[in-house]
Amino acid sequence: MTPAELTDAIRAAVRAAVDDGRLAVEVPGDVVVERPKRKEFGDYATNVALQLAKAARRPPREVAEIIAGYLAGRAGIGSVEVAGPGFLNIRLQAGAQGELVRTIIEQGSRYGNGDTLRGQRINVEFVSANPTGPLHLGHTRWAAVGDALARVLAAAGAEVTREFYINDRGSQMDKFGESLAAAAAGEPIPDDGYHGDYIYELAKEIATDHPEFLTLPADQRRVAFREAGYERQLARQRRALENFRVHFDVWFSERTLHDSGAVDDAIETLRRQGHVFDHDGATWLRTTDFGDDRDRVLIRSNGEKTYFAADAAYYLDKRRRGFTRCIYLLGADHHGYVARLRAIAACAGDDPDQTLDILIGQLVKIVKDGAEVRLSKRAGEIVTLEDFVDLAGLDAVRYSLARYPADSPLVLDVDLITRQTNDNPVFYVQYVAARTASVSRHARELGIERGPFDPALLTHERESDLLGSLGEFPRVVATAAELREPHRIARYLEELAGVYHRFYDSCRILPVGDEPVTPLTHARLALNDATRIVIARGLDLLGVSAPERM
RNA sequence: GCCCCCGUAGCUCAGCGGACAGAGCAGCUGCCUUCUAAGCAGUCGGUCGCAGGUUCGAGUCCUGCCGGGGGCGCCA
Repeated sequence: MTPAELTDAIRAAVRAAVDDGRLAVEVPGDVVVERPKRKEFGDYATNVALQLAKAARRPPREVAEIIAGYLAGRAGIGSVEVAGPGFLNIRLQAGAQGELVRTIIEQGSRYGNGDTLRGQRINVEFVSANPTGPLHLGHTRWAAVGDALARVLAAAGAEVTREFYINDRGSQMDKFGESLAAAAAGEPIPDDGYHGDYIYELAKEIATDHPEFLTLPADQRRVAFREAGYERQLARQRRALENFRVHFDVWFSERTLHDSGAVDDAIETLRRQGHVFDHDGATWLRTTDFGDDRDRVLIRSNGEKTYFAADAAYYLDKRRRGFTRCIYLLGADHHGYVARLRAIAACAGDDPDQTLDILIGQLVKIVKDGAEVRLSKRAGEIVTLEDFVDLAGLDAVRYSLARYPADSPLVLDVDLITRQTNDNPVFYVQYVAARTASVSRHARELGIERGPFDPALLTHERESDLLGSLGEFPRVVATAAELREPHRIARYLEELAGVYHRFYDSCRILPVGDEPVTPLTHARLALNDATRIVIARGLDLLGVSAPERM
């Protein structure tokens, strides 16, 4: 019996009580069942009576007694008792819990998937770096978190598009071109230009492939270098992200919004909605109508359309492409954008609570040998995605970044996350994957066939604990998706890993020496297989590998 | 000045209003002739920043204060 099935049973019990006129309440859409911390509180506990007490206008314990009466005796339910202020402590029938192993093995890597987000088309925009340099630590965090979030949303049934917005227009691009042109010509780069080693390398590369660029007049030379640099730098970012196991479905260029007239159309649309006004020669959007602390300029008095105007056009474009929900991952330095992005949605006639999720991520620092790592050989003052992966390894970087909530500031110790001991949660979890695989290999060597098994034999306390943890996985995935918090997957895996290790320690799976293969061997082997499936799937949701050996 | 995030064990941090606040590390004590000891068991460790409020019940929600970080452009 899975927690979801138990939830259904509890709801059915409440419904029966209501039908019999014993309770005057609405049957709740969802019921919280949890694994109590203390053994004597049973396999599962629910606070449903406490929550219904007010509506029923009866004391919680009395409500609990009524529900307990209808719940006891249902299929799979062993015993139900009322405890504390009105909790229902539930014990499952022997064997009912073990059925879960069959479910997991049948469903394989689909186990944990749900349909809570079925029908939603979600656009997840993240990283969105300027194509003027390498990806830095902040981008690396969003790459790990954003991709994990996209995987989790898909597991919850949503149709997900990963999108990268390329800021390929404006003064930063011009400075980039100017810096490259200067570097190629052996001239000093302006102070406010780009200075990392990668600029010189890139400039040299371009000059080698296109020596004719150097003969162009200065302004054309800057444009030529800008365009060639853009193409190459973007390709590098894309390659770095693909190597990081992050694949974007859409690379969206800011320029195309301007070139296609989408920005003008957007301004026109917003004007029709009545939120655009002219003042001091500029064109503004009255975002203060929707909670922004000041109005925002769409077209500057010099005729130039602002970045904000492109943001508005971009949002409208996403909606036109059919996305029901747009998720933005932004760095903390962009938190000022939240109010204005919401205002754009509201000005366009949407309800921002329904169509937008803006996740603000705090900064990341990495520390090695007790000191902050700040310098990169490639990029000067910044540490790049590639530097970090070189330093710590792909799995360690992805896992370490994805295991914290995005909005908590993060200090990662490189020595810690690369250590191959259980100091390091990545290895602690991956070790379970390797251990389960090792047991599986060993079973094959002993010629033990997989086949029917009796789940009722899984009665050891550690087996029961493991079944309980495995059963929680679908709800963890659903919650992580609903709250946009992929780190919950990592925390769950760490918990599951501990429970498995304790099971492994107490419950010998395979025969020792001349011992015979017993029905318990088959049952435990199936439990081991089920654990492998869940650990591997959980790691996959984080973009981390589940090694066969370590 | 206004806005956002954070404040939980010595450290890094979990904790969707529920039962005696959790994990890992660090410290101390044990466990490998058996499926991976990259593991397990035990022990030590807390005014959940402070003060009010809402609630049957608050680390969790609300208000104020204190401390730390970040942000506030006709920049991108």
